[in-house]
Amino acid sequence: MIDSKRELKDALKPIGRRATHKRALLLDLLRRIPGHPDAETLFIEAKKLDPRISLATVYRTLALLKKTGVIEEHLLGESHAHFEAVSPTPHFHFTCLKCGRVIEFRTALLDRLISELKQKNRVELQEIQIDARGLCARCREAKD
Amino acid sequence: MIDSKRELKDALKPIGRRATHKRALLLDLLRRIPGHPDAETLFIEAKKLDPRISLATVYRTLALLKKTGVIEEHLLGESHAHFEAVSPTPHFHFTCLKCGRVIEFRTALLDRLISELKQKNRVELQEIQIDARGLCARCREAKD
DNA sequence: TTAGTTGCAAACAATTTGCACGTTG
DNA sequence: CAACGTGCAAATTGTTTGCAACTAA
Repeated sequence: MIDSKRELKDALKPIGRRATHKRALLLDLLRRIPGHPDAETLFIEAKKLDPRISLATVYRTLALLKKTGVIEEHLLGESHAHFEAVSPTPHFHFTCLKCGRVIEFRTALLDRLISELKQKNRVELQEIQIDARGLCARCREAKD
Repeated sequence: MIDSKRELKDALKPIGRRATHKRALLLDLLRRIPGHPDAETLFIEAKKLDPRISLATVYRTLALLKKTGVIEEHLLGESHAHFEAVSPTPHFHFTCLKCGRVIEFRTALLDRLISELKQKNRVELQEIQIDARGLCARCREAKD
């Protein structure tokens, strides 16, 4: 959390935003909570550490962290968003529509696809969202 | 539209749903409207052809068409969904956050990525969403 | 004829916002 | 101390739903 604060300060200062206690707390949670929590889950967890935090702050912080690029937003087949601290190895998610399990899929093709996009269209990529849905191997076999 | 109706009939009959006038009209619009209309846009266009259609029907129809696989849903960086008739050549979208332009990006890597996902994890893929955002070449140069 | 479909308006869920007060640099 | 951050509750947005009337097969 100390680390998160220092790091946040460096990331937020240039854009005139502050590294507050609550922001560091949320970034920390995002890095410690396994999986891909949604805003509500983060809110509940954050309240355990700081009971005075509000859901509005969670949303505002998520938007800010996303803008600075330290977290990503994912749509895992539900009507609300999920979040994840960016990982050093790029990957995407496959969500089983039956059991809800999320598989993280890593492949070199992803980097190649991204660099091809950048190169061919000369775009500045700020965000790419890849989310797949279907049936996992287990649920697929368990015919019902 | 006659064609859409025949085609719809074949697609919907097996699941006990009907090929109605309004459904054919909406599918037709999705195939004729350039770009990636959202529900509201489709509603406005549909009303020109059938003033008695409701927004609820648009949403219900979009969900149904998506389920049968004839259309796709995309998240282009706005808070609402956009739709598109499935195209024979798979592609994904890059939306410029400044001018709003949408670039369709086709690459063989996409098919390879999908088949690798299926093969390695033995999943049944029902839906994959790839949406990228950033600055297009033009807006990138036009520094402001 | 009978199940599926639609319009309408109300309900909903997720997220955003205005404002007065608190906090950071 | 000036600018930014926060809690609270209300507002907004996009989408879904219950129900009575309608229509396709």
